[in-house]
Amino acid sequence: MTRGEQMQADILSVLMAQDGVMSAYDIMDALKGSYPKIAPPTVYRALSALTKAGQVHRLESRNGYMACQHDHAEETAVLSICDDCGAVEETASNKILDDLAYVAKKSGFVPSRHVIEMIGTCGDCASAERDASS
Amino acid sequence: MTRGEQMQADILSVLMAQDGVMSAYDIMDALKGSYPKIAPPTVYRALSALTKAGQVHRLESRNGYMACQHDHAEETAVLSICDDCGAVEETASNKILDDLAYVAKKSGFVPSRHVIEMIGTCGDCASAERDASS
DNA sequence: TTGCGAAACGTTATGCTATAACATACAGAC
DNA sequence: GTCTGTATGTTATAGCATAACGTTTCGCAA
Repeated sequence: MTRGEQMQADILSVLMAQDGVMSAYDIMDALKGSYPKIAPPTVYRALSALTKAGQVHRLESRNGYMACQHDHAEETAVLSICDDCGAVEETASNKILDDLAYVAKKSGFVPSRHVIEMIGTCGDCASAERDASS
Repeated sequence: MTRGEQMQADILSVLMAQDGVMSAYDIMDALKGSYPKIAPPTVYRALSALTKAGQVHRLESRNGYMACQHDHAEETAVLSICDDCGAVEETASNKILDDLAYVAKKSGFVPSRHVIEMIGTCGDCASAERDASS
């Protein structure tokens, strides 16, 4: 395992342990134990490789990162982000991808990457709110 | 017209004159003529009101802003962003919204906002590249 | 017309996110 | 061992966004 792969593996395990969204600086802090001298560029370089490989998703609406919950690697994920508890659910939808491909084709657009995020309240928090108000 | 409405109208006209993505600081610079003392919070406050009203879209993957090209106001837009020339095309797709609603419903997620962005190469740039390489 | 109060802007400061540019260290091939 | 490419470390800075509080503006009512 090269140094680069080691760093990426460490970041991935930090993200998987967290089960939620982390900022790049959160990740850096978590790695301070193993890498006392770590600095932002190192984290961003590794995150860039991991997102390109599909092992990590970047949440554009949050400037955050999370481990991929599936093994899809290739497909684009739909990310449902809860404003209340911060939980993120990842869903694969070929249907949406087909729709986007259709939209792109109509105007000759050649997509290289998709961002599909829903911001709102997750099922758990939504039912908790219903209980509280009843 | 209240002060707030005036500021929002001025920002909107700056964005419409630009025909592309602008950062909040780009907008602020453009307003320095009319508002010599303008500072970031003012711009962000107005942008927040405009995005809530659907007159301005925030491009999450770019941390940028653009004037809404349609009159939809309510519907969510699909934004196709060209990496080469920066142009953004806005498309309305109820089909994609239906698909997202279905995804949300399956897990009880209650969405309040959608982010749908395609990053890639626009039709014009794609054909220019083809011409250049032939 | 004067004074009140809400809304919006200004000011200051700061925090978070991200990258540029260059130096250093590591790992594998030879 | 030395060469070479790759990744990390270091330093600095650019870019994005908001907190907290003071000040101005303006409609409205007395």
